[in-house]
Amino acid sequence: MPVTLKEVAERAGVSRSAVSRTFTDGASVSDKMRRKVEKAALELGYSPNALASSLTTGRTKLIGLVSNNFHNPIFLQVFDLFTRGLQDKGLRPLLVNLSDELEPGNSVRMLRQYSVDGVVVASSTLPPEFARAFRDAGVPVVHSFGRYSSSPEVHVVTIDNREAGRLAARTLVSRGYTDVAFLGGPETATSTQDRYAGFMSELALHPEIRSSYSFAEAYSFDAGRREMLRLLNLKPSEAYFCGDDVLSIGALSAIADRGLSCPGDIGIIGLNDMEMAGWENINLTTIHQPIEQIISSSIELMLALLENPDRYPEARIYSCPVVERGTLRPPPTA
Amino acid sequence: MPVTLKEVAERAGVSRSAVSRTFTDGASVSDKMRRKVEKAALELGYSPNALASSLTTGRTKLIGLVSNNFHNPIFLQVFDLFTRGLQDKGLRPLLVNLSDELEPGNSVRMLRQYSVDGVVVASSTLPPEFARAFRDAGVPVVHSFGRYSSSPEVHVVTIDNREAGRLAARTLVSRGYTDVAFLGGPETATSTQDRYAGFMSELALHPEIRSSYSFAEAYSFDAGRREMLRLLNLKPSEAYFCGDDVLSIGALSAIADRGLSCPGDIGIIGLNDMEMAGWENINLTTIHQPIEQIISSSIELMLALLENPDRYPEARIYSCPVVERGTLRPPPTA
DNA sequence: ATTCTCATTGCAACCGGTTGCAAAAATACA
DNA sequence: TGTATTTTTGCAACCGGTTGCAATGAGAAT
Repeated sequence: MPVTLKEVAERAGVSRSAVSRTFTDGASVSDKMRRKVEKAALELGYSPNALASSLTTGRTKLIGLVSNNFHNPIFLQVFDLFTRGLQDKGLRPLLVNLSDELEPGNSVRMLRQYSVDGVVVASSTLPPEFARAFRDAGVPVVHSFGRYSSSPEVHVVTIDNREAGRLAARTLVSRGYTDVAFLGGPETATSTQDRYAGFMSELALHPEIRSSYSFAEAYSFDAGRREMLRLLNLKPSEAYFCGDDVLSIGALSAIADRGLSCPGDIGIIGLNDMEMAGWENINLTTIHQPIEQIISSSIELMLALLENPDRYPEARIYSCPVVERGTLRPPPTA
Repeated sequence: MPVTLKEVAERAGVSRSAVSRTFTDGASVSDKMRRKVEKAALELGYSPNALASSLTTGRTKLIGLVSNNFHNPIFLQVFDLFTRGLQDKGLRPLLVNLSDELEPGNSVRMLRQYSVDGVVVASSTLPPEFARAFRDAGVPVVHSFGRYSSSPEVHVVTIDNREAGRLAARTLVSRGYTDVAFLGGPETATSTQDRYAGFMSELALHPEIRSSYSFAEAYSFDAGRREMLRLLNLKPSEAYFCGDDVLSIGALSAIADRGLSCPGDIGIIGLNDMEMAGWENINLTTIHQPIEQIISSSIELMLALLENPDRYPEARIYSCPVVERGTLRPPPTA
């Protein structure tokens, strides 16, 4: 049904190569030829078949975008930025929804069948081994929001989650809280593990401060809400570092339900600085994760990787400032 | 770099056709042959190139998923359900982020270049002409969440937005509100237009009721919040039908900020019944949009369409019940 | 054992393009 | 104007598979 190169060639009375070349930039075609071909192509409504050409060129311009977080609204923004960013560079995102799957095998196989030029793993929960499976299969890969490592095996663009955890702890300590807790996302998520580890390592420097921790089932509003409701039924801490803004906002909702106030009764610090965190009636103090930068850097890195697949693996770490709003009490006046 | 059919054939000492046939189901291969080939394939780590085969078979199993709403969290669920549903059927979603683009030309061209087998337009804002452009280009298309028409030109799976508007109006009237308003999404969105039209047409039956309307800039929390803040500075109505839950929740946040109560001072009814609407501290009365059903039906329809592209266009309409929660005052007791 | 079927296999052409190479055409240089 | 050089063009092979067709082989029927 669609028009092929051959038909255009026949109509223009030229060889197939000539047609191919007018649609390949950098190829040698005279102006006269180009005009003839373009005329015929226009009349026929021809546009080249990207997949057929990929057979010989070895490039599909397809990029696998694999993710497993379809509950955290932050990821809507992530998809928005990734799809737009890739499109702007002439690349096409082939979306893979991992959901509960943990083994990379299927995704690797599938994405190789479709000859993707590269893969972006956009997930803060998957371990580095996941992305490595793509590299091992010879597919250029960037892991965005992944676990930081000082000797990365695959390219990773992310924040230092341990440092974020330490920062949260330091912030709570500086406010004079003496009984604090970590309310994390799923325990299997690398980001949860790292934020937890950082948080606790900083608190270890302050033995006078009591600490505890627990984990929500997912990075979602509901999970945060449920977990905080559970904690409120026990003996809640003075302040919580929630592993993510959605957890924080869920927790705030639980606190409000119980008729408690924040920061009056309980302090909360989140992580991400999602749009909602800035709403006046939420006004969440949180640690900002520079999502735009991480994504644009990931795309840039992917482009470089497509140029040179053997590029030495690098970790790009972005820093995370605290955004002061209204869910922590002010520092004690000296 | 990846292993090809030819290499497998050589290793197994058979013809290329034989290898192809063992990987094509329905083809005629003896058990002995199959075993030989599978052994060789396994040893070499072969998996067939889906794009190469698409050249001859004419099917890529690629489905274009085009959307333009990357701000409404409901769409995260939409993407989740679509990608999972398509994957389960062996199809691969090629995501297209329309953003501000209104013309279908580019998307059509791009998706045809990638020889997608079909296209799902997932958008409540794009006009039917958008989807029609795909049909006109010979690409099977399903418009999910699109505008309902009694003589559809393309397949559409959706709700009757006009009826939803009428239902909202009837509900407000039944609660005894006498000064009501429509707070819609962007005025250019078909869903906004239809909900508005339905709302007003029902109110026309009650000339004693005062009505007004206005539009938020987008289907997003922030836009709803901003618009409600603006309205509160003027003379607000008794109750609002917000064109969407995110607008409602934004509006609720504005109302709370002003120290007003809902439903005490102002009533709100939303549309969608997103997860957050059920939170205790939001507890939004809203009109339920059956997203799961719409999406699974869309996928099912797409599969049928791939079987028979000339299937007669149909509109599948799902009904929308009111979900009673706590943001409207109860009906006046008789 | 012979003939007839029918399943299996390989050959070769094809899907829609790209590209190295050599011939042809255009341009530069003398 | 003739020759050297460069650009443009077409041929044909190739990318990684699929498939119609005819040849082969195995089993069934006689």
